[in-house]
Amino acid sequence: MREPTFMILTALAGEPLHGYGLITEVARLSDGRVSLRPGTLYGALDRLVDAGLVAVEREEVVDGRLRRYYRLAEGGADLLAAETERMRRNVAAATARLKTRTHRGAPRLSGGTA
Amino acid sequence: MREPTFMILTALAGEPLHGYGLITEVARLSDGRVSLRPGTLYGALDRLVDAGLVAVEREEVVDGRLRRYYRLAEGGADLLAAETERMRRNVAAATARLKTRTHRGAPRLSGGTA
DNA sequence: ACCAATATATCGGGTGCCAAGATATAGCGG
DNA sequence: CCGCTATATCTTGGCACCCGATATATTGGT
Repeated sequence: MREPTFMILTALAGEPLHGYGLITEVARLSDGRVSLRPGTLYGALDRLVDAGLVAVEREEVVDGRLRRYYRLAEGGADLLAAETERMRRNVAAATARLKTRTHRGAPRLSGGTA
Repeated sequence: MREPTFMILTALAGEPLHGYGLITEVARLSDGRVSLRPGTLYGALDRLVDAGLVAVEREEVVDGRLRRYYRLAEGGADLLAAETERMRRNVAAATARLKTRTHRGAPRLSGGTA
């Protein structure tokens, strides 16, 4: 799973949101790192609804503007949890490898200077 | 960055490896979660070398078979560290949101039980 | 003789993301 | 009144990246 999709599921794990609300919420919870574009968002939502990972909660009309609220389905929460755990392990592996590197010059291998 | 590329950089953060060695090392350090395919691997390596993130360390011929060793360039290590930190934050955000969810039924919103 | 493992390379196809722009309403400043 | 910004959704075209499959070549086991 790619980052935009991951952040959409994460945002919906908190509460149901409509598309535009997702754009602002994802920007907020990522401290501005992830800026969702319309083409990405609505494409992803269609895909996620199609896969049964996200469902349309309800639709509202406010000031003549449609708001379509999406909620995380059970399968979506399970997938997000699995994906989070997978990433956690990858992060742990990368962190461990990066720590073994000397911070100046090449990494010391088993032989050392012997 | 996608998972195969992330794991390639992670594997190379430990020590220089040749292509086939990367396939086995990535499988090992991911406990079998990531199975690198040739098409993915060599395409990614070409791309990473082209971007200056990975460099060809040396070439050996063992038993008539070529081994081309790749090492992580400075830019690659920096990128891997940045990407790891980014993922760590995403994982933290997702973990926090998932924790707020009641494990049966709908999530409790701001009101709580008050 | 055949198959598995080692080792690299290439091609076709698909997924998912992005840039860009279209559509529509409402409020604010010039 | 006109343009700009914010709110809100939708569509199209293109690209990056990955995957499956296949090709090539050597060594060793059965």
